[in-house]
Amino acid sequence: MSEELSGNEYRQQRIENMNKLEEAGFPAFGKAFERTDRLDKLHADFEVDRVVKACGRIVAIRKMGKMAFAHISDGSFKFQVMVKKDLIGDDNFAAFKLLDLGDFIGVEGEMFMTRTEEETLRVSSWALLSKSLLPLPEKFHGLTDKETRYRQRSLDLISNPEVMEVFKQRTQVMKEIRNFLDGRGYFEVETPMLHQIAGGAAAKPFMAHYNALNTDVFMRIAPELYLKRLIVGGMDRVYEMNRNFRNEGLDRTHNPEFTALEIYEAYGDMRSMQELIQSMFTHLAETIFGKIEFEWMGNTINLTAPWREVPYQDLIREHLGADWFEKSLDEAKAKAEELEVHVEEGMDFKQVTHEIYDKTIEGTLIQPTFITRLPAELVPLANACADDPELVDVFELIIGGKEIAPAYSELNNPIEQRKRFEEQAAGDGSKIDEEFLEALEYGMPPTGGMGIGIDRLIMLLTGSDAIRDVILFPQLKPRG
RNA sequence: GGUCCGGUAGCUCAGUCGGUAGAGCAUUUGACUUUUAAUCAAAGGGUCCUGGGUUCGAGCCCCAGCCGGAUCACCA
Repeated sequence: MSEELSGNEYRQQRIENMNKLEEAGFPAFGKAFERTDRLDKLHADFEVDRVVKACGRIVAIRKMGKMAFAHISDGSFKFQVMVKKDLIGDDNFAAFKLLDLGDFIGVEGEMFMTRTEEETLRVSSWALLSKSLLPLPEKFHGLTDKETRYRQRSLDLISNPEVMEVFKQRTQVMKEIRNFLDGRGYFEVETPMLHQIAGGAAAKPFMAHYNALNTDVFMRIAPELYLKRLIVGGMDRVYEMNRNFRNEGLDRTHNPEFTALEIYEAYGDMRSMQELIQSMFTHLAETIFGKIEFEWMGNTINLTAPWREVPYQDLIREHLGADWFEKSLDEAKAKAEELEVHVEEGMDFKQVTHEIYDKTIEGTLIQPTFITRLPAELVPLANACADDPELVDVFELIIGGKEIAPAYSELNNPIEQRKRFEEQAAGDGSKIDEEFLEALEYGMPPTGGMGIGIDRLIMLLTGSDAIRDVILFPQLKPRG
């Protein structure tokens, strides 16, 4: 890298400029600067003749014979400054003309309005705060190459203000989620990222080695089992919003590390979660974005509550015919073939049905929809519906044709839980989380639980089509 | 993993039939005291993703690979 850089003509020129500036009494690095305020605040409090100190990165500069204009930006706002030779003197003006795009400067001066009615700072003195040695992307088209944008997010943030805006909104949303949940008496906790057993979901984990104990550990795939142990312990409303790690594919809606919000509420069930998520999403939409309709992946999504709720089997009948569940396995397979849905040899009727749902129905549910009363086989960790042991008391929230959040009336029967773990572990006892099961045996109250993919929620709210646009440093292949 | 598209100057892109590598911005030099994609004049700047092959000659055609994007499949 260093050889590559040293051969760069632009860098050489900037180093020469830096040396000239240092000779002129403008050291290139290492000085702090006390500003009156951030640029957005100076703009908000604009007042002609007010004397202020401001600083930022030069993002545009127009040098003329005896004066110069520049725009500086500090991430909050872009403000114009004007330098005149007769105001700051020949030497200071000559030095100013050695500045390059990307340099950080601090200026002092009075505010005024130009002929073209732009708020501007008339500079009486200036200081170099930090030299930029590499050229920034072009000012007009900016940086559009996706690979460079993801690999060099610094440059992306500098040249694409809308990217900065998305990440500011991301942080606002996460703060407001905490605010909302705290206000309802939920307690935020942090549970381990390093797990002895990767439980709480069915996904491939990342592995690491812990030297001191000479044992392998897993990066967590979900915090679920620890959060339930806290419910057992008497924390009756808990949530955790943090990273999960899954050792799987990488695409437009998947990053190997992603942010999940998991919420558990003792004495509640899937109904309390349903109320919670509707209130939370509409609250976020209104307080942060001031709207209830969002454009996402080519659809207009209206978050106005209450959202549609439909039992899984009704939804199937709606799409596949009222007599669907009277059909034979062969008839179901024939229908799958007709719909170009691939089914495996050994699949039973429920699996074929779900395959058809997955491929042809889920994607059509654009407006927020709760799918309830799923077949028990599909959801191993939930309580059965009171009126039908074949179905479980859960919902899947679908928005824009994508799964956004599942919620369960959590299974709290330790004997049943052990049975399901044993089936899942298929004879490998080391995969069973005995500490969790023991906790359950002391008794877990009836509990509602929910998981929300925060990155996908941010995608929806900011109109982003790719998860990489809402994660600052997404995973990419190493540069060959 | 399959298919399709892309990778050319710091950035954004063009490149005809296979025949000396192009533009705008940026950079350098000069002019310029209200500009704002400043303007005007001139100049410099290239591992055409990498490696092979075909050819008198390859940015362009062929083969293999790397990276990215889209899409499908797989996986939850």
